Amino acid sequence: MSAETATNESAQRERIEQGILNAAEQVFARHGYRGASLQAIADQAALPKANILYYMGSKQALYIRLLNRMMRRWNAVLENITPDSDPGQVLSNFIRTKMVLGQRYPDGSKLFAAEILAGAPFLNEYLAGELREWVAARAAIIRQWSAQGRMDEVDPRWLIFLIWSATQHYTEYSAQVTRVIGRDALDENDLASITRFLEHVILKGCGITARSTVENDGAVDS
Amino acid sequence: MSAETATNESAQRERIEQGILNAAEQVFARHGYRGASLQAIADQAALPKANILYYMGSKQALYIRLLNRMMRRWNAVLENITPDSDPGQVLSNFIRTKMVLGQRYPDGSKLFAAEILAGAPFLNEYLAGELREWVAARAAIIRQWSAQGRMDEVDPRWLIFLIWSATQHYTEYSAQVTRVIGRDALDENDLASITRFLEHVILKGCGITARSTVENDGAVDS
DNA sequence: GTTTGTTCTGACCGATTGGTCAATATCAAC
DNA sequence: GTTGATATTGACCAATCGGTCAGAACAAAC
Repeated sequence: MSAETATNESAQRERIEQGILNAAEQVFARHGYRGASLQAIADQAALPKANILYYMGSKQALYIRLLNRMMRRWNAVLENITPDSDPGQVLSNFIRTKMVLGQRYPDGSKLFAAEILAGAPFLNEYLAGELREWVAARAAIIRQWSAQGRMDEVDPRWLIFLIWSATQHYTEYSAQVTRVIGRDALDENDLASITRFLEHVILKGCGITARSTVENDGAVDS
Repeated sequence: MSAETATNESAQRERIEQGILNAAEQVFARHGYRGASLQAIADQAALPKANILYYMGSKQALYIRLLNRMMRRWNAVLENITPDSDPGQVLSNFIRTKMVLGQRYPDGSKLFAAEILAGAPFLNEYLAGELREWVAARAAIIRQWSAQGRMDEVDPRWLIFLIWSATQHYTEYSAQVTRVIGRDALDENDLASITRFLEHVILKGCGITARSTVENDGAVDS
């Protein structure tokens, strides 16, 4: 399971490491790489500071491990998409999956956001490599859909960014959203309402009307 | 002009203060409040560290001054909107203004984003007060438009958040966007293309078709 | 040229930073 | 119960943190 070390760590060690990772994720999410201190992470994990370094080696190694963990969680998104797929179902599924993912890993998402705000010093290769390929492949398929008249002619890159930004907003800007609507946190109703809104606007905005009779086949649910 | 001190500062002082503010905005934008160091700000401003404190008093005072400066820049957005306004023109204008604003003040926008990621400790009152009123007022007008059948029945709060997030994305996630599309920076063509895309999808997605014959009356242009 | 007020900055402060290390504690294997 | 590996952590390190301060430099007034 672990990133670098090879194999059978005791369950005990695994539990401690996960505790540290979760504590660190919280602190890095709020304050970014530079702003997070090992002492704050240690306090959050209820462990001595030296213990954090014993398990993680260094601040940078800990941080990179968190980035990798978060990247792995996104691997499942929009994995099987073909030119034959139904555009409405794919986009709808994309929106829902992204919403659920943000709610499931709020700290990890914020950590990613902070990393990118900082200029993505540790994510350079990933963004310009793996992720660019990911986007290019999906963009090509979307362009085919447009060419076939199954949806409007829109730049698929901007469409992908639109779905990313619109869904991520409710995790990364949760502090703003909750204060503006005057609530402590978003509940299930809010999230369902937001998801329905985004599906309505984006699908309709892309000229996708028909959505097959099947309401939802492979969507991730909370 | 300045925030706290009363009146006539010499032009010399004004120039130096602006230099410090711009340097600090850059550092705070990348690393957040905790992650930014006065030394890094001083280096960026090409001034001794003690000089920064002489002009700004403290790190916190400097930071708050930057937040206020950025809030002032947003005051003009969507100011005159009435139930009689044309929904298409208003939303279109909103999208364009927000896009231009983000491109004009990228560091200020990122600073804001970092503040909200950190849980908005310094913006609590603003978000729950001034900004909430702002959103509520506009939401009420949008709801009237829906009731009059001039656009779809959508939750206006989610619509406002959608425009915020979709436009801000290209400033705050510029590091990701540029690497994914394989370019050093977004140029005028990209921005025009993105703006057109967002207008198309959001207006159409909200069931706004007709847009008055006037192409664009009061929009901010770059 | 002295005075007065502002600007400027190197030197310094206690606190905190990421990280090391030696000493101790814990544990399973024999 | 002895042994060897792993786990734990207080004490410590140089570097950096935000902030203070005394005094040098500077300008305009008289």
